[in-house]
Amino acid sequence: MSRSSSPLSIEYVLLGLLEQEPVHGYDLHKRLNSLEPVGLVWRIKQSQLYAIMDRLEVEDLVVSTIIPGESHPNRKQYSLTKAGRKEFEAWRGSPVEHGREIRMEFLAKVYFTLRKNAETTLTLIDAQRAACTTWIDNLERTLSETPESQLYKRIVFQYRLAQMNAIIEWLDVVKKEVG
Amino acid sequence: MSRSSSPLSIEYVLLGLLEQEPVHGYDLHKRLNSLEPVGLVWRIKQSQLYAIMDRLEVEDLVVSTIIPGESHPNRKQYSLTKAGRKEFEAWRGSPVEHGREIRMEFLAKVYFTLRKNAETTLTLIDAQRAACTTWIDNLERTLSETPESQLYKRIVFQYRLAQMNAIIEWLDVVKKEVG
DNA sequence: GGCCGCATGTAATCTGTTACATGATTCT
DNA sequence: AGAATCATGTAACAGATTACATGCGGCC
Repeated sequence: MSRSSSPLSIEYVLLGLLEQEPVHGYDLHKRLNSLEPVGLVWRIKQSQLYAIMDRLEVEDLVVSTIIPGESHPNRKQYSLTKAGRKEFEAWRGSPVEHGREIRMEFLAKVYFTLRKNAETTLTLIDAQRAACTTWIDNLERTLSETPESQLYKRIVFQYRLAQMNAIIEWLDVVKKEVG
Repeated sequence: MSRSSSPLSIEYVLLGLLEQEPVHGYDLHKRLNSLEPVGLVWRIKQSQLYAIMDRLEVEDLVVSTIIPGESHPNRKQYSLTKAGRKEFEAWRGSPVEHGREIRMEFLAKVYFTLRKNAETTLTLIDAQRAACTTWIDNLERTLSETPESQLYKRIVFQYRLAQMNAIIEWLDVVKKEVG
């Protein structure tokens, strides 16, 4: 499963920042690290950003044009390709597949759906909520099947259950605030 | 800050598996991936394990001796050095410094303190609980200072608060079960 | 005869981190 | 005069992932 066919979430965040208008590399970095609130969740080093943009261009998810500078250095302005937009929108609309991905990846999806409209956000939240309740069911079953003699195992599953239940409650609060 | 002066948690887990008796590489891998319940939390590829053990030996945290095999291939048996044991014990006794480290690193510490005795576990839990309440105070303050107009920021902090509160409750449950 | 388990790794590739390079302009 | 900002990167290293290599013994 080579990376070239499926970008990771930081790549999607960068695609998302190009959704509304073309942006150049330096500016992308500034937005992520201070301007846009999604920077609360994702950060990136400047040098890594340039490397990733190169990759995204090779993968035909973005294209760049050089904007000559008068009072500033030349800029390399990126915009989404058709494929890039499609890939981004598919990512944005789908729930994450593991609990550990909620902390960063799901929060990034929420950021971009919110920026679009409330309806998309609510759809995403509902889908994620459904996935979470399935995980909770499995965790509860596993926990009930683990004898008290296996204290550590029970502690681990109790932890995961506690986290997941808190996520459900949080999703419900967010839903109210958004809807 | 070179890695050579401060191993990451997977390294500590490997040190911990050597705490009670010397173990060879293949066996370490088997324990992590199926036998020991800490494998619920940490996994590692076989090839990476051998690479890490090499590093730990260079750093003088473990030493190896070759055990010739009669009906099996030679084994490279690792045991903790004095420095390795000291480093491991210091790690095991101290709480983690970020909420995101609880999921794996703190759970690993709990595993190894539990294997030692209940007292060490309770001390660790208390220390972690104290750290968590500090984080919660900060999060609550930040949240209250974030105006309702900044919906996304509030959602992020509400998420972190919800997770942290669930962790506190879980720590209290664990405390009861252990003590 | 072929596969699984035992036990060690190496090699290639990818990704991320840290530090450095360049050169213009604007701020203090 | 010196520092910060704008804007691009390169180079070197560290780490993880994937795949492959080797060779023996026991089981079906």
